[in-house]
Amino acid sequence: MTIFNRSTNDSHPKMARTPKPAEAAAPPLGKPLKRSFFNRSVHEVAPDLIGATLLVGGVGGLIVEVEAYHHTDPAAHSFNGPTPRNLVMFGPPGFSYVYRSYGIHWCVNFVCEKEGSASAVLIRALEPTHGLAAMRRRRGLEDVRALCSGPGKLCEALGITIAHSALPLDAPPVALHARTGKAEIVTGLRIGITKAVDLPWRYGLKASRFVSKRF
DNA sequence: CTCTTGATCTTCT
DNA sequence: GAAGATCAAGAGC
Repeated sequence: MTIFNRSTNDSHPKMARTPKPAEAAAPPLGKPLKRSFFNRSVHEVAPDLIGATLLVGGVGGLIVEVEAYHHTDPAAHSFNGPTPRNLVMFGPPGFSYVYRSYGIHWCVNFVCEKEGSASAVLIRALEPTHGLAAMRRRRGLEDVRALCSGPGKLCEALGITIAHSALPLDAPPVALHARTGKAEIVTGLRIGITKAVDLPWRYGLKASRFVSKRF
């Protein structure tokens, strides 16, 4: 019986070129982001991260949704000063800050601005491109749109835990690659917070189907 | 589609 | 002791 390549997702007649293994080819990566990328305003970094690729142990995808937090912002974990939990936010830029959310999930941030400014970008959603099989196994799901469409979901898919906090973002197991070309950015109100709810500091890739919630 | 609720536990007051 | 940068499932429309 000749039922070839009858995959359930992303089928496209023009893609029937190479006999491919289980996964579609990942798009080409942009140049690696250095730690210094984060040494500027969190509101410049946040939109520039949209379209970049985040990989942890080679697994990840395109960043399609982030939120910006600054120590002058009542919604930020750093607003009331340093504590054992948020200490890494007060350190140098270009490091990860992972915290436990609602006692159940992990969420990952990238620390920005000069040391002591205590600002960070929360990574909220990815379009999965690398290591789909690993992500599906960790999430126990098939639907590619559900793998990384939320801050807790993407940490589970990428295997991110507290062990990944305070890691440099330009060294293994973490890798970041700049986006190739331009991206249309949309903004909106941040999700799930109860303080400073009117600040439009949520950034997304326009028309992406992989965001946690429509803009 | 929207709305509600339970799960679960660390953090800080 | 209460709140919280969430998620998934279920009810209702």
